[in-house]
Amino acid sequence: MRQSRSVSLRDVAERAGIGVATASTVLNGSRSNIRVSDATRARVLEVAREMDYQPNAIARALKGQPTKTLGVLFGVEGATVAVANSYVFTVWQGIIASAEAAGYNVTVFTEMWRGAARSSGMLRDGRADGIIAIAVTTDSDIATSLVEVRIPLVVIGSVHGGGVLSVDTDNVRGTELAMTHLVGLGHTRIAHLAGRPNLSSAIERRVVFHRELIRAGLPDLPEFTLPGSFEPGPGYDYARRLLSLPSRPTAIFAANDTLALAAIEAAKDLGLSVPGDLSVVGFDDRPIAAVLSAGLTTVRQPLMEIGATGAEMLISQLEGRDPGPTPRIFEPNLVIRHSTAPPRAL
Amino acid sequence: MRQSRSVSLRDVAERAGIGVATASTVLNGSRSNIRVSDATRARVLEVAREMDYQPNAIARALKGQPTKTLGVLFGVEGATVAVANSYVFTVWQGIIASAEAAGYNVTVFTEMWRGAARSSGMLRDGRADGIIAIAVTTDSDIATSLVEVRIPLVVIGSVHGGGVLSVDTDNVRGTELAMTHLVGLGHTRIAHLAGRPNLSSAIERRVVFHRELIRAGLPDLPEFTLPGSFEPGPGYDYARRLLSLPSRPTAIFAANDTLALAAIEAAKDLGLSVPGDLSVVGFDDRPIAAVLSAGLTTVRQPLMEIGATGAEMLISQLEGRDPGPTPRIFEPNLVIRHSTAPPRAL
DNA sequence: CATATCGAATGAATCGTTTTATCACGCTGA
DNA sequence: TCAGCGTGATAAAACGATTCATTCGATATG
Repeated sequence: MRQSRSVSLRDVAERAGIGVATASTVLNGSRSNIRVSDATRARVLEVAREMDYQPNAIARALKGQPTKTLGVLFGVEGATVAVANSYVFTVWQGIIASAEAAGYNVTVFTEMWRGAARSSGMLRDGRADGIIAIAVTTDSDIATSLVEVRIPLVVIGSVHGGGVLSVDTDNVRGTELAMTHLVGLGHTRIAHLAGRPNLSSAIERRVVFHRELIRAGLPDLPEFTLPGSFEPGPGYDYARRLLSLPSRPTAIFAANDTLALAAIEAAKDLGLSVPGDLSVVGFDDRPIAAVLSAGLTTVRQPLMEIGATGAEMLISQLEGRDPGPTPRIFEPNLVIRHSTAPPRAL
Repeated sequence: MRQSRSVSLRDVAERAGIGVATASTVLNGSRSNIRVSDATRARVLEVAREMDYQPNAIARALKGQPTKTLGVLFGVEGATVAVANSYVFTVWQGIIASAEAAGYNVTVFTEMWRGAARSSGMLRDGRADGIIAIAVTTDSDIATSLVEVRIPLVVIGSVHGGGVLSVDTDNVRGTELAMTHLVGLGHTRIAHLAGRPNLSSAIERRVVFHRELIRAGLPDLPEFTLPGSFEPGPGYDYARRLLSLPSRPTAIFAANDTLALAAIEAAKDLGLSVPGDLSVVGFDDRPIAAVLSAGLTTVRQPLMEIGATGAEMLISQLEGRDPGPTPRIFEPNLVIRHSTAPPRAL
């Protein structure tokens, strides 16, 4: 049953028989233009330790001191579903790593962004020194509104407004890798399971998919591009529809691994073998892709590194250092496993 | 180039031509014993909206208002490695879910607990209304020290001090399930890959492992119990040593799935087939266990639910409701897949 | 008519720091 | 003796909200 209120700077100062200002000077970085005698300094330090003094971060923050806290915000879903997503999760790991290294804590804003009018408040209330936004939709006003209120921001993914710090994978290159692989294997009937239509990563992959098809002189059938989700449920349904077509594709380029896995599932359920009857390429290289019975061929993006870099850029900005070039684009690479092969008919 | 300082309550009050106290009364829950005329109320509300007023959470917190933030702390590792652990991660998901549902944010303390003397400060500095501690070692002083400074706490896992809220799986029951399964299959030479020796979950599993061996009248060989890690690297080495024994075990009960996977890996590398030459049972049921080529037989614990319950208990306590009984123990269940079979010799 | 009551609104203290501007004091040099 | 100057230390004003205690009229009560 100790004292409930914790010991404050004033308590320390009082006990040390000095003013609170002096105590403050001693206990924080001690501004260089203010002098304190060694005796006083020692005394304050001793009393502080003896009383187990802990500066109140809240009071500090109120005076404008940095909170040493990064905020993480999800663009398309509430935190619950976002965190369950393996893309987000891996990025998240990277963020945590950089934050820990730099001595920052990380707070998750559990509520998803619902437009500046409704949501900007929660970011402006002083909890976090800066924000990392993950999976921002193309129509989101998050970047513009945070820039307007001067909150340091880094976007993971692509972003419209100029001057906003961002980190992303080279989606164009990734898609090229996947398509070149499939085309190289001899596939001519290639379909696409597209991702969320308002996420720029998904858009880029879809656009380049078409471009590559044309460049290879292959038919670009409208019924071979199915939109628009990153989730397994719809993915399965789309894939199933695709594979039930009178003349079905011999290969599928899926906008992420989750969709790829769903496609494999659908193929199995229809009695088609992978890669015998159907080749599948994913995007992301989530951990499960490697351990799958027939490992998934996929475009690997360095998600952890992306997260880590995002956090680093934000921290640099917060601490007045140069955050480096933006957008920062990472190279993907193709990981060839066992879900792709030449088409059987060949 | 808008105003850099955001609009404060005073700005609103000034513009509305009233006192700051009145504005506050209108904008927060409006204490019932204070009245404000409808006209004034309307005016304040309108001005606030018009000026895009956002109450400063920091200032509020300083006055003792709740932060609506849960803190998450890791007991045995820094946040970076903790979060990469699939046990922690699933619990984490549960926490986020409950927090989101209750309108709380969650902050991760990236630095691990390093004893009360060095670490209690960061929890007392007012950032979080309460703390959820994950994977607390038996020798940790976290529970006692937080109770002493009166910070609401929930421990995920088992905890020594009385009266501390906690949530856990019934490790005894889980181990019994695993052992009964192996014994029932006819195994007589059963080994154990033990987990971290200072984590109570690992201790309980090990103790019950021995008890079950004795109860079944089976030999309890000292060289068949290898301590003490939850990590894949050491796990692989231990398993390999186990399987290289002159008379090797026909079954392994691993203290978690990671160790079980490592054991399967080691078996493969030694030319042993699973489950033909070796049966393996894990603990946790992490997602990868299900998709493995030969699915892993394992004791499933409802980690997400555990995390969610922990957060709920904490929130209940914070809001003055009854957090319910403690410790809250969840029932595990055995998921039989394809890593277990009767011993070949039989 | 004096007084109690009530509705509406507010001044000012408070939370725990940081920081600016100021002060007291002893000492040096003129 | 006095101005000037370091040195050490401090009072007090922020920071932005909450809230107790109080005020001020106006109306109701005796």
